[in-house]
Amino acid sequence: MKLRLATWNINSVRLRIGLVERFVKTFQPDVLCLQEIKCVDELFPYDAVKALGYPHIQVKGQAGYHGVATLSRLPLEPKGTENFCGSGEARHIAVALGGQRVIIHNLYIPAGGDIPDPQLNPKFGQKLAYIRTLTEWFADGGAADTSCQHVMVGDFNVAPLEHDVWSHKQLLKVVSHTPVEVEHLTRLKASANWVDVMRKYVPEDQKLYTWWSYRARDWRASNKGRRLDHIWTTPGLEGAARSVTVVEEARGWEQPSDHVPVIAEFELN
DNA sequence: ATGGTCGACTTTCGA
Repeated sequence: MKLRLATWNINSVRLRIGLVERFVKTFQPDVLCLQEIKCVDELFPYDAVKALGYPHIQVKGQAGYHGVATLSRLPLEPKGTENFCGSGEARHIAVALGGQRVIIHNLYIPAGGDIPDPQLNPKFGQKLAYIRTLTEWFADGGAADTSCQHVMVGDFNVAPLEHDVWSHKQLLKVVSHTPVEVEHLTRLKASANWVDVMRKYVPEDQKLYTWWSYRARDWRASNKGRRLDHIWTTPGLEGAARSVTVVEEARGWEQPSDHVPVIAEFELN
């Protein structure tokens, strides 16, 4: 079966439910992982999402901040939400695809504040600690069940490669592209031999972005983007990947999120 | 020119 899996930091699902509708009607994902829904579970627009053809919904919400939701046309088995680092923040949901030995992790890694120094900025320390905890969790069993393959998608808030940012040199001291964050993400990637599916389809020497700041006067003209959103799989699924699409046009939709959707297609046995 | 713009339990904080 073909699986079209999408991830999108929506930056308020209630404000942008109309953009979710536009996206799913045009791009027809089977599973859509949203981050930064910015509402408690009770305020999630379940009825609107069901009406779009996604009756299987897992939500981990939080008042005002963060929050993730996984929407599906296909039956899902909830696999729980991990409270990595004990912060109590809503940043992770795992689901299993019904009838498939595939687990999908929807993640929103902390942004980390403005100053890239854990001493001066506790949020940066929290970000690094969160990635370390994830790394240990996957290495210790989170993805160790070899009877299942895993997909990890979401807003990782790190642009690891030189061409994941508009200027490697100018962003070396900017949170999201500092060497210490890249080292942390590299160790996370090694925790289950994760495959960076987006970069299977777009060579590492080509620029690739999923986020453009709201602060630019003209995001398209300045094009100072970063690849903060990712789709990773365990090695058993690498051969199942068929395509990756970054829906850059969504950044130009009316009242957009600052992130755009990323879609990966898989052919599952 | 160290700015700029978003969204939320909005006059502040996180991104």
